[in-house]
Amino acid sequence: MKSVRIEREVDFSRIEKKWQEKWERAKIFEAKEDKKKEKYYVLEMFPYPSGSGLHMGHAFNYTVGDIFARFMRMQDFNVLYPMGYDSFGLPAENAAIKNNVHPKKFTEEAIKNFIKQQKSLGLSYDWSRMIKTSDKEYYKWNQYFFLKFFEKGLAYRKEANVNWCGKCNSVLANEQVHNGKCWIHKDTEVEIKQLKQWFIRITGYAEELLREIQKLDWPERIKIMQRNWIGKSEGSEVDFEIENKKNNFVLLHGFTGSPDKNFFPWLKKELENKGNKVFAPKLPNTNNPNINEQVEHVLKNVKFNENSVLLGHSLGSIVALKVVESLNKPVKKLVLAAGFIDPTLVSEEKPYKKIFDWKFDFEKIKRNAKEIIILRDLYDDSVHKLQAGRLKEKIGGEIIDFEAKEAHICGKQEPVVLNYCLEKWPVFTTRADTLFGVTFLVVSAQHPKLMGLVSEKQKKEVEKFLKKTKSTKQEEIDKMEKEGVFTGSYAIHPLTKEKIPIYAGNFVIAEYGSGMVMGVPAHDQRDFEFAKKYKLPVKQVVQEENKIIVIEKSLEPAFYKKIEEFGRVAKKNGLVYIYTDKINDVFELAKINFIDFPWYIHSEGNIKKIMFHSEKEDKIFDWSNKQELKNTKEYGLKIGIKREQLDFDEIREAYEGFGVLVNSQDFYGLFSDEAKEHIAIALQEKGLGRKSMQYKLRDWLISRQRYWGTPIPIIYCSDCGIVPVPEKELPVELPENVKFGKGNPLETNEKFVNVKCLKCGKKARRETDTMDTFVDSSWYYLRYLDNKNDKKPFAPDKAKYWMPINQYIGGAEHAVMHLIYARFFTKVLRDLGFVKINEPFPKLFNQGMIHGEDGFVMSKSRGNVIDPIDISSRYGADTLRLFLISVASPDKDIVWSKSGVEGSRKFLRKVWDYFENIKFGKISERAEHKINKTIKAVGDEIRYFRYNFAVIKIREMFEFMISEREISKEYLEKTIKILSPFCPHMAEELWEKIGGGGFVSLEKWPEFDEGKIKEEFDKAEEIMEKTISDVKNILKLMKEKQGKEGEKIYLYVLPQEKELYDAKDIGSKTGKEVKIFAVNDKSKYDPQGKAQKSRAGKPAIFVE
RNA sequence: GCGGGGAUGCCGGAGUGGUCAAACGGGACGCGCUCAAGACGCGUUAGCUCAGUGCUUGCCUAGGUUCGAAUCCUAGUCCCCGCACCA
Repeated sequence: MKSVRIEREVDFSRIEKKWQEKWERAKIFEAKEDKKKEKYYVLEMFPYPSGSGLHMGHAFNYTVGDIFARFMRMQDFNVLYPMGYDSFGLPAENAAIKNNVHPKKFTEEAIKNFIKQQKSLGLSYDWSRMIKTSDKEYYKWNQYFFLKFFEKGLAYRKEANVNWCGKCNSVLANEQVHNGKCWIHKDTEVEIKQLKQWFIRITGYAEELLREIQKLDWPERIKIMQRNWIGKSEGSEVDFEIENKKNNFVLLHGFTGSPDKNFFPWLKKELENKGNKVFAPKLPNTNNPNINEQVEHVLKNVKFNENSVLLGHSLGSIVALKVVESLNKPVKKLVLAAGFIDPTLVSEEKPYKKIFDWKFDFEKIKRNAKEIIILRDLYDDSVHKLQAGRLKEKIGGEIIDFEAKEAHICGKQEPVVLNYCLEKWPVFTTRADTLFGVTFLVVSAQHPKLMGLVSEKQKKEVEKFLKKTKSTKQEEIDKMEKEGVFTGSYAIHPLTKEKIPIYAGNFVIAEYGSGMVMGVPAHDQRDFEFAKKYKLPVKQVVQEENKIIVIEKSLEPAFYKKIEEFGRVAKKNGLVYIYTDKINDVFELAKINFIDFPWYIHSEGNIKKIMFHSEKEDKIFDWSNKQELKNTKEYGLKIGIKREQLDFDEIREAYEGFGVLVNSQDFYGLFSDEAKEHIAIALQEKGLGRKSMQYKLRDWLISRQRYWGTPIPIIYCSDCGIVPVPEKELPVELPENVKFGKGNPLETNEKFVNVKCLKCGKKARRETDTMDTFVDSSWYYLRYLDNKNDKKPFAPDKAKYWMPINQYIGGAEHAVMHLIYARFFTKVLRDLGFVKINEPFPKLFNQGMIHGEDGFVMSKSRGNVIDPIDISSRYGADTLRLFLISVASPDKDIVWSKSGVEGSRKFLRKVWDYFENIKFGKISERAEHKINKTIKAVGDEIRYFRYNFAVIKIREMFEFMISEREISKEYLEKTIKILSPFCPHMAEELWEKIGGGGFVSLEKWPEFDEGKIKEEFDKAEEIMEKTISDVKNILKLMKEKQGKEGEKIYLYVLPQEKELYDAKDIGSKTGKEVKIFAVNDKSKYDPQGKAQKSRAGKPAIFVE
């Protein structure tokens, strides 16, 4: 039959529009809670509605999600698939300034455009659940949550070094700084500013956030990024006592006491011996005290400054509190020994009940004492145990429990009191094994407490250094040689009691650990260079060992035992590490145990390889290689040199590896890992250290000095301090009438800023910072569940039904921002009782990035951007969808290709044409096989996001069907169904065309009939293909060699295989006349006797 | 520097011990259909050889394990991504 050439342009856009409207009118994608059905929540990361509309990355992301949602819907799940807009944010505000449009208007228009574009792609969202974070109905709940966080102490305000982007005109969270630059303005260096800002205490959840990563079904790289970001390190905290001659100690005795009683004389002497100034005034009327009189006495006789350390014992601690309260400058430290504060805990009989009025300005005390220590004797007989706790609630600080030498801390000597009077600085290290190698300490140049360490003599120099550091860009410091300056202070090594100089350095991070590091030049390269530069001593405490590495499997137990006599043996990753200085003995042993040298025994013997690790040249020698063996021997002789003395001429670098401890008192001879433990325990016993964890994760800075965001619901009153806006007054609305231009428009908006204090009614100021937009996106997935609720952020039972999100889909760019914040938020909401789940997104899929035809990431500046809407209006949304997912696996980056798009369109046209010329009838077994097999495969491919494979299989199926004469309606329906998640519009149209009824989108995924899948058909197909190709080859050769055109083709096949061959098919594909004979056919035509060549699966061929 | 991923034919990209000269798509080329095609159909697309066979080379490089390697091991080169003075 001659095919009719019809120039049909399929009107995709008409069809697509038609079905989009039908879907919308019938509301078929709206989801309701239905307890009888299993729910499935599919979600894509919602977009920031930029003015330029949808880009190809969006189209890709949503296509991936939509296919999944449609598939799961057809699998009979109750699918929730919503969409919304992350509509607060900087670009809208910047556009406002630039084009004089209000951000609200700008955003609303952008969203309208987005919705239109998304609808044109045929995405099956439940639009009734749409949310916009810039709606007050949404951000009200941001404020609500903020207040809940505030109540729980999870939101707090503090002054800190923060990252400031000049272009954003705002501070940024740590997560938003990439390589020292702003995440949005990649050309803008982030400055460090000291500002008072709001933080969210995400660090409190660091451990859980880290621990639960392993349970997540996420791409491995995202998990790794999160782990790195949280950055846990295990180590020890070591307390270094600071020998600071500037400290002024003020010791205040208690009721009936005096500076000559209890531990006071001893303490005074101890402190003075360390070079401190000590005042221990005798307080008036010791036996019948009047607090005010005592406080006055102290204030009159003692001068306080920022280096003052107050110690109050018993009633003296009340005096100390009162003194601190009345000062107008902060003091360094307040130590309260056996003190008390809560009148309800004081019994009636006690005489001091009426001594003073129990009223304190706790806030002021908190401000005036930079450090507070509360010492509590566990066996105190005169002060209630709970007192310390109550006190801590009021003024903060740290409670130290201990057993005093005498009850109520009255011993002649109280070492704990001395210990806590002294200034100490904890230093975090992961290498406690190198503690004895510390020859200097370095404190961060940015550390707020730095100047307290600087001596008068060094002041000038330190200031000069700080000035220089401040004027240098962070980026340069990173590359520069590390610099520092001596502070003039010394610390006391906790174990050796040596004096150790303290430097200020430009490379130490103030916020990590305690902001001070120990310098171990022998075992840390950076410290080594620092020491070299400033001529500081180098002390080796870890000695590298020789080690032999053997594959574990190769060792016989007996041999293993013997090796242990030569040194320490450790197993790791299937290898045995033998640490020994008796290399040659091990060699000998190996010789004795294995008749031949081990390196000769590869395959037959037990030892496959013995490798030797050389200290001199970091190289592993393979003994199975004869040439290597020779080298090994040479190197073998050189080992065993002990490096006792080190000087800079000899060594070029630090030894950072592990080994055996030397020069380390009792810890000599321990291996690094053991030594870490032992040293930590030893320190702990002496109260000089402890094992500890450190996280890189910092608290989340949420303040933004911008207008277009959620106002932080806080008021500042000069009398009441921080006053949270009560829940019933929410939302704190963003005023619309504001002036844009310089800085934050909220600040200049008098109406917004000036309020009455909600507590005292006096004049107060409203917080003008808004929240980071990542707050908005941290819980938006919950608002979809109940987007019209005006009483609650969402109903808990709805959250219970829908959460967690079964499948989350988005790009990798949010690995450590949105994804970590949202996880954190969910955990807090769980602890606040809003949800019952631990993780919002147990399954995450990352789609790849789209590159332009030039291979680079699509970007305006490169000019390689392709607008998805352009493509869908020209080729159809189905074509675009099909192309995007057929290039490669959706998790891979893909390269845009115009011809690829055309290829996809071509295929759809083919399918369309097939349906135009369809003939209903009986289906062949082969077709049943093919279609069933495809249904089976496509389902699995979608489940595992191998959409590209699904497409290949669908294509193959249709290619096959086209060659079929007729097909049953039942099977035809099945094929449309499996096409529908990918190309929903066309599927609906075809469905209608064949009279399917209703929407194919709501049909159930077809079952496949395993019984109809018969692999013989695939085999037959293969044989046919091969035969045809053979025939063609012969025809070609005949023409070339003999100059003859073959006319007739005769195939001789085995009788049992005759069924597999289809003469017509071969005929049509070769354009020749074909005859098939069974080899045992007596009447066959076979002039050349070819038939005897016939074999199974391979017919003999004769052409003439 | 640390951590992760990758390198496959003209291109995009499958494949992770034999069924692999390597899916699928695109491109190019040839043939057919045509007045003609950018439309459709068929085929070719490492080289040699050839009545459908056989051989060689081949999946970044160099070695190795194995009866057998694109696939496993060792070393190296290059590319991409993330973090980066984290004590």
